[in-house]
Amino acid sequence: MAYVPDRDGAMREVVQAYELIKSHQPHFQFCDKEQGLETVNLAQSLLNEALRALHLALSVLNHETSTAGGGAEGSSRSHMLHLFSRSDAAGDVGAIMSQQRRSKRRRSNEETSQVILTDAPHDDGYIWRKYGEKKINGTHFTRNYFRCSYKYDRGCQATKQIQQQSSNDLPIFQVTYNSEHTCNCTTAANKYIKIDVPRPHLSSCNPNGMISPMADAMIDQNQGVLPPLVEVSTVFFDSTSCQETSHLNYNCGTIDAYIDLGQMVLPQEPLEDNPFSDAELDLLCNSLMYN
DNA sequence: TCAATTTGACCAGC
DNA sequence: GCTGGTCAAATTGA
Repeated sequence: MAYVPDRDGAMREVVQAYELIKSHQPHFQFCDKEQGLETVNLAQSLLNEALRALHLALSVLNHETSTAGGGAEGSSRSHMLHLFSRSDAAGDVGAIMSQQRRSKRRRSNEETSQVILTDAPHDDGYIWRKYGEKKINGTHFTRNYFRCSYKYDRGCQATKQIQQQSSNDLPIFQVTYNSEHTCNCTTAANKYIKIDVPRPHLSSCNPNGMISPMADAMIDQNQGVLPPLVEVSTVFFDSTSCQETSHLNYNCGTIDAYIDLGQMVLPQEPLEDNPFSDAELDLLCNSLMYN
């Protein structure tokens, strides 16, 4: 598991970026006729997106510092839109999981459950029906229980639990998925097309070479969406694992990431040629996830 | 009227 | 006995 070698340094970087963007934001409040309204709107939307991502990153970093004391066991990325399996328990993750291991019923799906932290717990491309709500000991927020809407129609056993983790301006939710969907009812692709502001071009192709509406995510740093020197090339859809694979091309290397249920997952092992800090990778994740 | 949500009760594991 | 997960009747809203 990779860690942030200097957590304070990562936080300083995020804070600096946040302040820098914020200080430049007023310049885009006024429309320059030469630039055109569309360009200004694009710049404004990108700035807002970057601010949102940085705000989320700061919230998570602050949360980690206050709860884990910046301990070495803390997973640097696990609190940022990070998907991991139950068996990946360690550090903070293990503490979260320990609550969920008490009953055999709860453990019955241990091997197939996944936990993510996100600011958009309901936007995962599936249709859910709420079937319960509980006040969990030691938490400020209730836990909500959802099952797949097609449980009876198609026998889909997928369930998920949503628990709010923080009450910041941009609250973070822990979402636990149990059992896999067997209903084939995903509408995940739609979330990438649900765009109401100017967005980088999105299209894609599947392993059969078919062009689909969301492939070829050509997002480059010139548009200000990503940290410098990062470019996202083709997004592939793996029909067997129902995952999209996105190849992130750095100027000095390439890494693979997976987009599942709308969440981007970066490799958990450190990359030898990774030119970015974990904070920058977190920013990258958020920049790519349009919720 | 029907589907979705709410909420108290029940069940099973610890 | 406590706690978390699920059920199902009651309630709500379109």
